[in-house]
Amino acid sequence: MTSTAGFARSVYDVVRRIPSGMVASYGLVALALDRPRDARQVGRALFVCREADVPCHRVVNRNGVLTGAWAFETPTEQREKLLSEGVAFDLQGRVDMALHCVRADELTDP
DNA sequence: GACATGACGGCAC
DNA sequence: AGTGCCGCCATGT
Repeated sequence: MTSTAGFARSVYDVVRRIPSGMVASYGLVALALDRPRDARQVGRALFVCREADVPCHRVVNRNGVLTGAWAFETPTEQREKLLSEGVAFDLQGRVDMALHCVRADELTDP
């Protein structure tokens, strides 16, 4: 019970801390939870996420690719939201991680 | 209970 | 810099 459901809750808690205009990789979220090997489970947790207060569109993979765009209502929803928050994309349609990747200590509660 | 899959990541080539 | 392969772990069949 607390294994997966609790994990998912922790994931949502971390994702909620991602500032507008910034993004985080799945691995970074997992790292913030002290589980560097559970990046895939982060994705799965977001897949089952139904809470609107969780900015799951700010979570991308380590390459800045919107691998989970298909999980949104429309394939372009994630990109549109990020664009409206000021996130810049490169010519290959990837997020500029050097500029928009949030730092790990921004996700962990000090 | 074993096998295949996946919103991933790191490392080798 | 891009591509490929393997490792991790929970789920579904």
